[in-house]
Amino acid sequence: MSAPRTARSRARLELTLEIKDAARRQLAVDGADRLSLRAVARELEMAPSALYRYFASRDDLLTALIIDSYDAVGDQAEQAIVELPTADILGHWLAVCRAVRTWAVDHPHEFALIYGSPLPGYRAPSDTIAPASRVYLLLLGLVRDAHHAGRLAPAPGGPPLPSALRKDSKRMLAALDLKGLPPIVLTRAITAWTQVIGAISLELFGHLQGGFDDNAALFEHTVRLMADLVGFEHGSAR
Amino acid sequence: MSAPRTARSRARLELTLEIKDAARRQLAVDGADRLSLRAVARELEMAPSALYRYFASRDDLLTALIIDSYDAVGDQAEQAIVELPTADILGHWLAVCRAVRTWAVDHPHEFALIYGSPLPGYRAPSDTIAPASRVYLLLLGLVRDAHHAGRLAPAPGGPPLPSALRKDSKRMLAALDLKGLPPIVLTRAITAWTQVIGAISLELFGHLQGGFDDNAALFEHTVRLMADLVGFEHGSAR
DNA sequence: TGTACATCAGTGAACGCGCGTTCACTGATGTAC
DNA sequence: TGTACATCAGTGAACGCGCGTTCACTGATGTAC
Repeated sequence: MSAPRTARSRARLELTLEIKDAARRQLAVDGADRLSLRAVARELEMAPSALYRYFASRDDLLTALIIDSYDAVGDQAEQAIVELPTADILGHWLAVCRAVRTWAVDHPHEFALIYGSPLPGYRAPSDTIAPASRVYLLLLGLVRDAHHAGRLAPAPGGPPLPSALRKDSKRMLAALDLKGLPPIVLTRAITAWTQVIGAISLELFGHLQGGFDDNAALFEHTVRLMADLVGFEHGSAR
Repeated sequence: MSAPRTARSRARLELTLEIKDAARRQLAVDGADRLSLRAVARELEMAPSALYRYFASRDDLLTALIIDSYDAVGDQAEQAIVELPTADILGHWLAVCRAVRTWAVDHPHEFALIYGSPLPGYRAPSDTIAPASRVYLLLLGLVRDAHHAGRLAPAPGGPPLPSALRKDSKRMLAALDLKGLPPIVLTRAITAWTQVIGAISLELFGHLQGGFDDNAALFEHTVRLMADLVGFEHGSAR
């Protein structure tokens, strides 16, 4: 994506952003399923048909919002660790998890857009796959770093990994260029990631009401428990 | 709810069920947000206005579907353990978790209705609270049983429980009439439940695609890991 | 630098559709005497 | 058991609304010579 040369292409880029911003605002009011091109056009004081110069259809606009959301949470997660001391890998892990929750709490409707119920009739194109896996791959990278630094020791206990899961894990690790990692570490990392998304979902979707006063504290505690399970500096840094 | 006496009230009950069934079928096609009274009426070959004899509004119909869904998964969970040997509490725990996933896989749109993104503009009335907590309370009951039988030993390790969370936990345990349980057991149970809902959400909402061949096996493994964390027959029954 | 043409942004009307809810009504069912 | 009245289920028309998308168009911007 190079810098725009002409006034026209500059205006195009700007208006594309404005359309997405207006659509995001609408998301917060009405939810993704009710996102309406006509309402977006109204907010921008344009004719509804004008939007078709920027997005070929409502679904295309949705796709753009989805990709933006994945990228936003991915950016925030990456930003959260750039200034941390390299050696503190557990700190990185915790910071990424916290960043995801913070982003979700600040943008609940965008979180719902990407991790909530799928939209009926909408099929995500393959462009969404790469941005969708950014945070997840970031976490796996931290696991790899810890392992290579000899500072990963999965918590003892728990059931042994059945051979079918072990086989799948090895296949996935190979595909991710993480062949050196023990299979159990992958399944535990998936469990930890599931916990992050599950905890945020329950919180944002209203299932933790009347529970803990401070959901951030509960999240922090759970994330630490999961980090322990995955094996970050197990038994030392606590 | 006593047995209906007259033909009229029998017909009313039957048609109420038919309306909800038709609405559930529509849910699977169009999602909860697009659930349309007119479409339901069309399927039943009635005038749209006729539905207002049965439900005061679209939201009322949605509420009925939500309560039914919570009750359906609650029933299935309770059914899953009635015939199990009483002594095998870990078995009960696993059976409940499996039952929840099985129900969700069989009724993905009803799962999305209760655990997915909230519906824009819809506010759940307080009638939904009791059915919403059934499975969760069932699991906590199992934890209590195991504790009272002296067979609950939370997995060692993991971060210590911060005092604020400890305080909240004690308050919640008191409210649930579970004062005897250690706070850490409540937070771990919540983590386990979060994992159940998180794992099902990721699976049903399409975030595990291209991963493990057998999602049921992955779920089973994770659930066993969580049961271990909560402390069911830790270190003995494996 | 100036002109001729091509490209593009945006308009406004229209198409065909579906929605939730209300209301006056008809006719069947239930109830009280 | 039979009648008179009240209750209720269901109809059909209407209200007022919003939607995505297409299409022929005007006028501004950009480009090639």
